[in-house]
Amino acid sequence: MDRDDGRARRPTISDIAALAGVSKASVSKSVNGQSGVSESTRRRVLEVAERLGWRPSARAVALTRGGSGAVGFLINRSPDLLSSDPYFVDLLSGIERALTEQGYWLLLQIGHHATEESERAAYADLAGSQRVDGVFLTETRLGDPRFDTVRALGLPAVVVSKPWARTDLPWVGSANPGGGIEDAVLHLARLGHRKVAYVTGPQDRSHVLYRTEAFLAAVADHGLSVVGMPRTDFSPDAGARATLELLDQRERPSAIVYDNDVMAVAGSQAASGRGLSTPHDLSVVGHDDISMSRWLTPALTTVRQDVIELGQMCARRLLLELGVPDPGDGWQSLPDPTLVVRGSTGPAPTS
Amino acid sequence: MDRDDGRARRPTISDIAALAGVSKASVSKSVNGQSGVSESTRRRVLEVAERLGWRPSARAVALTRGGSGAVGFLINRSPDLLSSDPYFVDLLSGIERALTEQGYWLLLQIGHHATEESERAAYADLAGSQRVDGVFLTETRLGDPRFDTVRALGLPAVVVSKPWARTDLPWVGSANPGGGIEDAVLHLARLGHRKVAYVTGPQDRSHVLYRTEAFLAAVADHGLSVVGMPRTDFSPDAGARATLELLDQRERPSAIVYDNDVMAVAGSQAASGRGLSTPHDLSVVGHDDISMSRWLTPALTTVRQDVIELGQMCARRLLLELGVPDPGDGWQSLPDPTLVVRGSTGPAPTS
DNA sequence: TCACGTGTTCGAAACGGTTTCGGAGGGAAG
DNA sequence: CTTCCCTCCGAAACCGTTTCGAACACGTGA
Repeated sequence: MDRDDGRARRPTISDIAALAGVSKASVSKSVNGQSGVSESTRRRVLEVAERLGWRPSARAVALTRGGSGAVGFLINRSPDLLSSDPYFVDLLSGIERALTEQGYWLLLQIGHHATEESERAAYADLAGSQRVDGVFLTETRLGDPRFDTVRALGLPAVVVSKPWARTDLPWVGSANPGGGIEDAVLHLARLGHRKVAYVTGPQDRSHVLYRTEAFLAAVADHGLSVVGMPRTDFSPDAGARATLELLDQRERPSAIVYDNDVMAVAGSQAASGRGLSTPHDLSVVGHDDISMSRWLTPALTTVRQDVIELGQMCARRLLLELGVPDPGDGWQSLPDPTLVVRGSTGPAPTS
Repeated sequence: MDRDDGRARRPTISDIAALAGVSKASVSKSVNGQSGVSESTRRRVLEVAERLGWRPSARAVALTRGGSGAVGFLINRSPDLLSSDPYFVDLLSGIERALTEQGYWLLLQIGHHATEESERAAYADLAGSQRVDGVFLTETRLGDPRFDTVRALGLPAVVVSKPWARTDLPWVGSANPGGGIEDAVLHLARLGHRKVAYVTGPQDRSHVLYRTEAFLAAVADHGLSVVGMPRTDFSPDAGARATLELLDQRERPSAIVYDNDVMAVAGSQAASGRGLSTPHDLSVVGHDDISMSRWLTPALTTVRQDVIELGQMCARRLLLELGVPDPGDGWQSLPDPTLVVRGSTGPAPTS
């Protein structure tokens, strides 16, 4: 039988059952590898299914089994801040790899939630309509309302990277998220720098808090002084602006640590507009190690973290939460971020 | 009634019906805004639904209505080539924006399909299980098997960017995908360059074919000569290698056009290792205009295209295909890519 | 008063699977 | 030849919604 638009009607389990001369129950058991059917019956059923190109409708399966086979990932960022940052793409890649291995799918939303209420509504919609079995929570903030949201919804969730606020939700990430920053400060101290600055982001983000904490602690440890810690929105323009402000201060830093590579490059460029060259007059450290970093002139000293691995671990952790028997090995320990030393850092200028 | 794990059982339409003292049918009509219920009944139902926090299960709705409310996007690239390229993130952002407006969701898979068969299986799985109502086809190739795949599956699809091969599938993109390359060659010709090269990608990609065609046509138009057209995998390392090979030739180019910005930067860096500085000894043109481009030293001359807009248009086109009445205005014409002139191109060296 | 629309409501049948449970059949043990 | 057990299979219930057709109440015009 054909539909009016000419496309053939999809076969259903009943068609397969009829053609194979068995009941729907037997077909179901056959394709799901359950016991209760003889090997010959199973073969016959599978052969018919293959011939007709039939596979169970995910919709019907989701309805009966109470699981959609998909998890959700809601990104709350404006597009221009997304594309300059390799973080999300790498995270997605890692997540996907682990999910695909287990036959799960990823429901993605890139949102631009102006208000917390709108963000909450997005999660409520996703969970309430039972479209996904669980979600990732990324870029957690201080007093993040999503912790309560997912709990209220009874929605399994995994936090990506160590959250600053205490929560009973499982999280996956390196134990010391500020490790790379510590290394960076140590590196600068050894190069003889005494006055340093840190160009960072909104002060309610968990990762910003951890890195700031690490920066301040390391600075204190090595007897350096902080001459500025401007906040930006992570955009290169903001990075350049912050750099110029730092350089116009009475106490000018001889080295600046940035919260991402793009700001570091923009900052370095802005400094050269003031006649300060990197690394001779100003040392610069980035964060993320984007693929271009080693091809710049000078190549960028930066902090690297294996975000793809992070994504994989998070996905496995979430699958575990969903009751997948063995989502893959190891989601326990992620190595701390490490410093990659290249040409953008050098000895402090002798004033 | 609670489940054994302590989480409250989700209310169903029956619960709402019982509490509101009406039938399931009336509840359904009430929440879907259909006629056939009195205003007072509708209010009562909605009030109860609100109080219990109930919303229809997307699973059950998908089963009865025959539409999942989601579309699929399968990306076939290795992760390291993804994160250096802003293209997919921007495309995703645009797609999401248009989808979210209409209440549709995006199912994403980042695959690493070694074989065409594996790629075909991914689409078959997605369509066969009826998880999505339609898909995007991106990075189409010459003789792309996916055209046949989606037709055989009866899966609505929209091609992202003009395909090289003829197909009856709808596509969305600029009419002249090589427009930016034409401009670039013209720009170089005016600067006095005579020997140029083009570092590009696998020769079966539609966009590579269009750009190559545009490059060759423009070069012929302006009487330049092509001294090399190496193929790469789009990675910075490959870009650097290709550059060195070009520079080691007997006929050395004075300007090189690259198929993306990362290769352009790597190429420029590689050239400086040979003692050739940009733009004095070698002019360099990139493609994509990543956000860092204008912050480099020298800033990168490159080709820009509004990929976010492209994504939005593609999504609207697909929604139209799915029968969404008015997915949003304008998906007809996307402007051609344009050249952004910055510091990495200059007058040809006088030999 | 009766027949007749009109608008509201409800019960029941899909939708396409999974799962439970009881029965049929066959072989081995007594 | 029973009896028992085990395997294989199918009927039926169920998941949570939409939709279809019938029933019902009510006001209206003849």
